[in-house]
This record gives sequence, C-alpha cells and structure tokens, in this order.
Amino acid sequence: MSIRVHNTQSGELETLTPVHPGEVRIYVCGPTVYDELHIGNFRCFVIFDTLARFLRQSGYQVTKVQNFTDVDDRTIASAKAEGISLRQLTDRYIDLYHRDAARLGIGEQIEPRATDYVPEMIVHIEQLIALGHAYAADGSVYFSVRSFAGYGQLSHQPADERQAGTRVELDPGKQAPEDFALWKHEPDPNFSWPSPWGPGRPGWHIECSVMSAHHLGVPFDIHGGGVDLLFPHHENEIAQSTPLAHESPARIWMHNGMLTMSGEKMSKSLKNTFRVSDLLDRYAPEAIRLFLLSAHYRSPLAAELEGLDQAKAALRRIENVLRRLRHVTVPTEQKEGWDRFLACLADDFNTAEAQGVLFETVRGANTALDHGAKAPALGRYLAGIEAMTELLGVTPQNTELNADDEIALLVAARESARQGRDFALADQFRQQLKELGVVVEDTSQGSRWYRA
RNA sequence: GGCGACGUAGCCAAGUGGUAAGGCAGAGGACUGCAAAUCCUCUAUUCCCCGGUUCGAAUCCGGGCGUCGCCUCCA
Repeated sequence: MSIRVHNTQSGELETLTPVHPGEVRIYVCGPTVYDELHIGNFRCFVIFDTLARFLRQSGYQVTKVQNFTDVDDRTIASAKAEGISLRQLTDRYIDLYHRDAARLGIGEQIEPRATDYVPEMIVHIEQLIALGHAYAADGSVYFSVRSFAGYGQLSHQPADERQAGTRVELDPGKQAPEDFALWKHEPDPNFSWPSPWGPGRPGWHIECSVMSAHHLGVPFDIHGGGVDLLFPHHENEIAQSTPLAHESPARIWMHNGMLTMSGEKMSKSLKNTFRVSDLLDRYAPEAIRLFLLSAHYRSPLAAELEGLDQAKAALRRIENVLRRLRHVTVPTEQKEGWDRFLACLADDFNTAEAQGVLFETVRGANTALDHGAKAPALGRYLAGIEAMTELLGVTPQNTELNADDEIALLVAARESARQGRDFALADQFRQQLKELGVVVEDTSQGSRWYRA
C-alpha cells in the first residue's frame, strides 16, 4: 500500500518514496527547554510518534530524531536569572519532558542536544561563508538571504512582499533586514563557545540543519514540526542547508496545526496553556492521546476540557469492549477492520478517520457479542481492536483480568450466592469487592471483574 | 498590508463530484434480581451566505461574511 502525505513545500499530496529503500528517516523539531512544556507542544510529538508507529507497522525501518534546543535567548535568560549554568537549567526541563513523554507513550528516538554540536555548527557556518552565503560582522555571522535564490520556496512568501509590515530586528551588523543570525556574539564566558569570530553561541536555526544532517544524512525523508515553525525556522533551515548539500534537506515537510484555546493558539505568551502534568492528574494518558489524534493533524484542534472529557468517555468504550472480548476469546491472526484502518493512515495520516474505523469495529464487536458469535469470529475483533489501539498508543491499561486469591474467592462466593438466589448475600460480596476496588459485572457467560 | 488555512448536528470531528463516517451529550425502546455493559431507533432533507459550472456539488469556480495561523527565537 502506498503512503501519501501532504508536503507543505509543494502544497500537494505526495507518495512517500524513501531515499533509502525500506527505511524512513524523520526529523522533528523538538522543544526549546527553558520551561515546562504544555499540551500544545505535545500535540506535535504525539502526532509524529504515531506516524513513526504507523511507518514501522507498514514495514519500514524508521530512524527518528527529535532534538532539544538547549541554547537560545530564553534558556540563557532563565539560567542567568536563577544563577545556574545553562546545562543545569536545560537538564531540568529535559527531565520534565522525559517524564511527560514517557507517560504519553512517546517511543524511542534519537534526541540530540544543540549544545553538543557546536563545533559542527561552526564548521557548517564556515562553509557557508566560504560559499558566499554568509558574512561575519561584529563577532556575529549572518546568512545572506539574497544569496539564496530559493528563499521563500517553503512558506511561499514572494520576495518583494516579505518585508511588508514586518518588524525587523534592529541589528546594525546585518547587510539586509531579512538576513538571520547563524552565530551570535556573546561576551559572557558562561554562555558562550569559542569560535573563529570570537566568543558566541549558535543562532536559532542552525542546530536543526546540523543535527539532522549528522544523524540522518541529506536528504532525509520527512521533516516535521508545528506550522508555526514554517516561517522563518524551516525556511531558514532550507536556506542554510541547501548550499552545502546542493539539494533541499528534506523530501517532505509535514506541519501539524495548532492546538487552540478559546479560539486562539495555545502558547505561553498568551498564558492559555495546560501543562501536561496537570492534565495527567485528571486524564489517563491514553485519553489524552485519543484526544490529540481525534482531529486531522493539519487542522487546528480546540483544547477544551469538554473535548478531553469526551475522549475519556470514548476510551471507556474501548476498555469495555476489550474486557468483554478478553473474557471469552483470544486474538486471532486475522484482524477485523485493520486494513481499512491502515488505509486511512496511508491517506495523509488521517487519524480522525482511522478512529472512525476503530469505533465502527468496536460496535461490530459488541453486536457480535450480543448475538452470541463464536470465539474465532470474536477473536478477529479482539485482534483488530488491539492492533488499532496499539498503533495509536491508546490501549487501555486497566482491562487485565489478573488473578488474586482473595478476589477470586469473593467472586466465586458471590456467584454461588447468586446461584442460590440469595441476592442479599450476593450484594454483600459485591460491596466487599467494591471496597477492594473491584467491579463485578454479570454476563451470560458468568461474572467477570476488573479493578476500577 | 502580504502569505496560508479553515467555516459540516447541542459539542468534538471525518468526508474534496454521486446523494452526509465516527465519538460525546440527549430522547425512546430492548436486555437485566440489583448494578454495569451492550444493542436498536431517533436527533444535519443538509454542510457560513449569494451566484455559477454540471445530469448531479458539502465537495469545482467567482464574490461576500466570519474565524485562525505565519510574516516577532511560539510545537
């Protein structure tokens, strides 16, 4: 099955044809670690984590890199304010990222830190200068946008319109207002690295060009990130990477839409954010993933609590059907709904439509259960639903019917009381079980129970 | 001002030429010792508005209205 995704650069759906057959290499712009992240940041990470799961499922070997930007104005400002080193500050927020990412099921990936690649960045910048694409001034180095004819190819900004209405940085060293810094002069020895241009630190965009090339080579297959990074960040990445590699660094550029709050983009500057850690107190991580994947990745998604409540209820529906199925059957090789599910993802990674298939399969399974279908047929449903929830990373955790002597004894005693139609006694056992955090459900195939 | 998205039921959200997926919420019914779960039916004759193309449009074209994003080191 061919996989098609929307490429921002061409504005069209393109068939994924890996640079290296059988292997897909992905670079995702990771967080700047100057503060705790919010759920909007994680929308991007969850989307591309799920994309990687899908590509692996489709038979590709996936190499995925998601960086940490651990040096910029904000990280430096925070570290200075606290009187600690840059490393101490960024270590803290990287740890917090890892805590949240682990709970949200973000899988293994390469996670380079910008400050570990400063020498490589310097080499890259020297090459750009040698090729006439960059110039040094007052201890800083700037990329000359005019020197790169392809500038604007990603954001589709016509060159003569680019400056209209923009507020340009007042920097006397720049030859043209739209030029951007590759290297910034920084006198404080605690926050600078030696370079041919004197002490300084990297500009914003250079780390992604260097680290993606280091780990993935150029060109690689997919470059992902939030649509808010499209310009200038990704445009500048193309500009500073292309002269060295003689081609655009990434074949396909994928941009996810913003998470919004009350109609506006969720962002720290607007103070309309939810911290992931706060949400995890109220919602299972699977419910959060289900929510984040409930809209197409390119659409904006409204992060209202009601939406998360809805996802929580939807997740419960999955829990219930898995519990019903596991009570009476085991998964088979064949997977109900699976092919249709994969087809949705192969069509521009439409997780919203894929969720539709998942829930249609859930209803199909419940109907089959109600109609007394046999184990092999039910096993196909179980296999399908398990595979789909695994891929999306939303498999409920509390459906296991694990044995426990005390509970098993109480369930059996209650069952015996029910057989004798001593319902008062049966309800006493139900109450005891409830106090142990166990819910009992009666079915035509006997009672089943689970931990609430 | 420029560039780019988007506007589908009470809410969230698929569908990009062939007659409106799915989830949540709500109403009614079935099942049921209780409870839970589940199933069935109903809830948009219609997809922001106005024109146009077409046998046929939520889907294509033109115009309007509205919302959002980027043009600020924001995923």
